[in-house]
Amino acid sequence: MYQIGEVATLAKVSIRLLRHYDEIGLLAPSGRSEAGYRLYAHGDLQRLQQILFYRTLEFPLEEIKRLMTAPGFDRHAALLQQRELIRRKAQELGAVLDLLEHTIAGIDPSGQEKNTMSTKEMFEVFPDMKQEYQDEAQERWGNTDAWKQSAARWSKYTRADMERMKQEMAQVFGQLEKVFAAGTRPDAPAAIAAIEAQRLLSDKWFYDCPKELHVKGTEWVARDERYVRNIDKNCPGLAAWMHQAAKANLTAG
Amino acid sequence: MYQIGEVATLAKVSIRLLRHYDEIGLLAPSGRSEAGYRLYAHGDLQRLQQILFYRTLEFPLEEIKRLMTAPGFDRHAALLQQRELIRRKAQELGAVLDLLEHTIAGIDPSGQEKNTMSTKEMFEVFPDMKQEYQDEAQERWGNTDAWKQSAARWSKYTRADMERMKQEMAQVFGQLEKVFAAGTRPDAPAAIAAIEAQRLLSDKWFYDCPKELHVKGTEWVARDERYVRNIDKNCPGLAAWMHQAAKANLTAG
DNA sequence: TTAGGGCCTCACGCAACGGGAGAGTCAATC
DNA sequence: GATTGACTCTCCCGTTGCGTGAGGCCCTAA
Repeated sequence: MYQIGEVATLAKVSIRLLRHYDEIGLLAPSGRSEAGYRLYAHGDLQRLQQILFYRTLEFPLEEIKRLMTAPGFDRHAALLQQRELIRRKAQELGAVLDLLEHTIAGIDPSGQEKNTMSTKEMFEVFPDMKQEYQDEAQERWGNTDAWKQSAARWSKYTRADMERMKQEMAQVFGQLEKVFAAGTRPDAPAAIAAIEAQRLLSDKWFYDCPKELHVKGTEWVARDERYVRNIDKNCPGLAAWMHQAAKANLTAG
Repeated sequence: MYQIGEVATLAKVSIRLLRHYDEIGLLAPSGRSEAGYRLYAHGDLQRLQQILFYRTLEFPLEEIKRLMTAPGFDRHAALLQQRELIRRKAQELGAVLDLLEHTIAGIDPSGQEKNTMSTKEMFEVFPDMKQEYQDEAQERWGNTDAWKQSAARWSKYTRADMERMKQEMAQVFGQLEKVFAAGTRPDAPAAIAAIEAQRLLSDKWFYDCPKELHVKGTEWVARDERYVRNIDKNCPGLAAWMHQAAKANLTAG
């Protein structure tokens, strides 16, 4: 059991931060001394490490909390995902570097511009990732050989991961179909539970997907028609029902 | 002249951000339309680009403002420095990646830990190190005034950075020694190539160093006698030869 | 002339802490 | 046993960097 100060020096964060994380319920120390001192166990440190990884990726704390306290949270999968996201961030930095080089090349040391950059060029990298990814995805997925190209993004998962995903997906969708087939209304508790399970699973596997592929909240149905059609082919009407359920889930939460 | 919305889409930032930067006097548009619309000129876009580079580096806006409105502000130098800092950031990310790999390797896919990481290891990278490295630096540079002044600057390096630097330095100096030992004249192409490599590396690692420790261009020989003595201890005559080579490099370039 | 964008200025809100103030705790030392 | 100094606690206010309306003007196009 470590005191708060020890943890702070170990993890190179401030004591205030640790107290803050306790306050918001993100990282509650697993014990307290008689005097009320926070006492952190090894597991708490592991959790802190995870949190810091997420923070490096600029996830909002609230999101981190949601992810990590979700019933199906899988540390190994999370680490793989984080690795992938960090790789991508590194690439983005690389792009910024390229832009810098380009900019530097465009002026000489005296500060005079040799050849003016176009206004488009000037910002051709700053990663407002949201927009960028959406464009990229649109471009990517608008094409016929889209599936081929998608292989790249999936390549980060191992075969075992994929198996696990398929199984988990199958289970969740099986549950959804069952509830749907039973004629359950989309705002019934059973439906909401099922759709929430699906949402959690989506978050787990697709969190870093561009929105077009991203099944999240109520949005996805409108976004990815291919996905919707597939669902409806297997079970006509299910997609729309899921959409309703997701809405009900949102207003319920 | 661009309207605020155009600038926003170009630079992929929000309109609110632009207004905010105007409010705090960081980026005032160089004109207004009759109706009071903000009008941005090309120069404003350049300035915005710079600001965004700084923001990528997480400089506080107040600091960015201070830097950019300072009388001696040099765009070219700023870009070089930004490039260096971004490189460093990328390296830090690399260190995080290493830690992630290490962590992943320590557990198996089922989530069971194979071999527990030590608590120290667990955090051995998160933006970090001040203390550890300062000790090393103190040992190396002694308690000189120069060291005091440069302590802040060095505290920015991670331990991984230092490792990398040492390796790269060793390589470059190895090459220098080899060329020198072969009796090459300091104005020969091989010598110039070697000294240029050294200069580039210096720029990379010491760009924003105080001059006392700063190995740059031909300057360093006169500045840091300790450094020179060290070089000569390892390889008598090399320092002077490097000085010559650096001069030849300057006149050649 | 009316609708639909785009723009304006307040003005309040929020996340993620930083930084005290005031007070208890704990081990070592006088 | 009393004091000292380092460590901790709980409020609670402050700050940065915007997000997000509200309410209202500008401007073109139908």
